Amino acid sequence: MDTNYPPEQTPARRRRQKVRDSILAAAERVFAKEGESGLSIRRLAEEIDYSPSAIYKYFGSKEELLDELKESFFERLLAQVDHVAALKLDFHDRARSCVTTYVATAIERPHHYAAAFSSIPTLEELAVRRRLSWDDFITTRKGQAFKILVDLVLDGQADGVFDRSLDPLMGAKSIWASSHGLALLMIHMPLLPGMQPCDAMPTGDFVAFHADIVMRGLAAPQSTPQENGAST
Amino acid sequence: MDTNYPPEQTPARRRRQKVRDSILAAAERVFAKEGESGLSIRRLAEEIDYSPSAIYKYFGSKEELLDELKESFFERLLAQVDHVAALKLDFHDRARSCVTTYVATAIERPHHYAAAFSSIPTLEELAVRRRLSWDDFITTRKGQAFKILVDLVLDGQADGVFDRSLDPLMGAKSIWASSHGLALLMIHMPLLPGMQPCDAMPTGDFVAFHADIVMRGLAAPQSTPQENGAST
DNA sequence: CTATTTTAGTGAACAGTGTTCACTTTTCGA
DNA sequence: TCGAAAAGTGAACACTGTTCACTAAAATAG
Repeated sequence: MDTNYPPEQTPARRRRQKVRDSILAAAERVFAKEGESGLSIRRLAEEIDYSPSAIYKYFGSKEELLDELKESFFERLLAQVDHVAALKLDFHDRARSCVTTYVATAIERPHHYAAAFSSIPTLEELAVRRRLSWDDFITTRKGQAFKILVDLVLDGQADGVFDRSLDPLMGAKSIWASSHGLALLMIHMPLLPGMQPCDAMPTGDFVAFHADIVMRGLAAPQSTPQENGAST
Repeated sequence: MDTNYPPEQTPARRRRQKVRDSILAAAERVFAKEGESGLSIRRLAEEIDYSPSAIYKYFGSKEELLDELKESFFERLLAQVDHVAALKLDFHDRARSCVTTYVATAIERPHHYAAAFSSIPTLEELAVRRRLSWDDFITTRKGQAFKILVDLVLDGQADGVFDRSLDPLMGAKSIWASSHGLALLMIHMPLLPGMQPCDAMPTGDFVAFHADIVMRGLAAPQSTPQENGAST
């Protein structure tokens, strides 16, 4: 039973698409506010004034519906980071912007971001992924995200800002881990101490602080003449 | 309805404790293998050969039971890190060990670790936490964990290894974010590229690599002491 | 030792969940 | 216009956490 049809524009198709979109919109609305626990098929049906079973004419399962929410969020996250990654900026600013944009977009929709990384793969899923080539991997959303970071590290190494002896893949993984961790820490444990004592610094700037720490961790060993990054 | 009684050792109490422990043991067993989705009250009851409603004589709700699982796991995590943090080692080794131990213990029980950081606080919960003083905070499990990191940063600054101009609270938060992110990345997205090309390095060593990157990010500026922080 | 009260434990039920399926109604294409 | 396909529905199934009246057993008091 396929719920996706070949793209051909007829009135029927448009109507169908409209209903489908309204389901997604309602799901988005509820999920953003209350997360997965508040999102039930029956509630969704009530919101769009259809019967619960109608939803199954548009989505194979609740999981499929949720996957589409997560996917489109992750697409947005990716687009945001991709955008700033392509800006013509001083490398330090560009790298920092990638991290801060990633974290900002993540904590903007906490439930989405947390849900996008919530599934623990089984052994079988791992076996499948293990067979994935690099070329196939970077067609994945998360593969694309990873590639942005790898390219960023390569740029940094080319600029002499990052240590050239580092494996770019590892560097990318380190950056991702650090950003991912900060995003999740701010989502699940906001207001950890860190700015209360010297509270002149609002929350957002801690992200930049953290980003700088991460960058410094990958920096080339001293003594390159053109150091001195930060602006006014 | 209280399920915890004042501590007084009678045969009845011991029997009761035994049943309670067997419930927790079964829960632990199931949860470690299949996570929250595999853990139902009815299944638990079946495993220990009691009726489902019997469990409610020992735990107020499923959430209470799960909280106890998470709590005891986090206690173990804390103990492990606390142990290596107290070792008399070269500071670099000690700091690295804290991170690697943290991550290793986390990914040892993926479901536990992920679940321990899975709840997104509501606005009311945030209001409550905001009223928490530092002294009260460090009586919390997570507060204790945070304190270990703060002390670690302070030690590093005293040793001259870490930048003295850094706010220790922020440094601690950075370390936690980086470690937390790595642990979760390895749990939810293991076998990200990063060691396949140069696969001489097994998984565990990437953790050490990452830990070193993090430490270097906090390092004191070396030969050229001219460096501006985030705070101008 | 008996009588009473407290506790352990149970089965049936309730409200909620995701999902299916036979069924009717509407719509579309030939 | 007629038949096929799709849209939409209500009732049901199997599951979930949880409650509650109830029995049986143990602890406690007189």
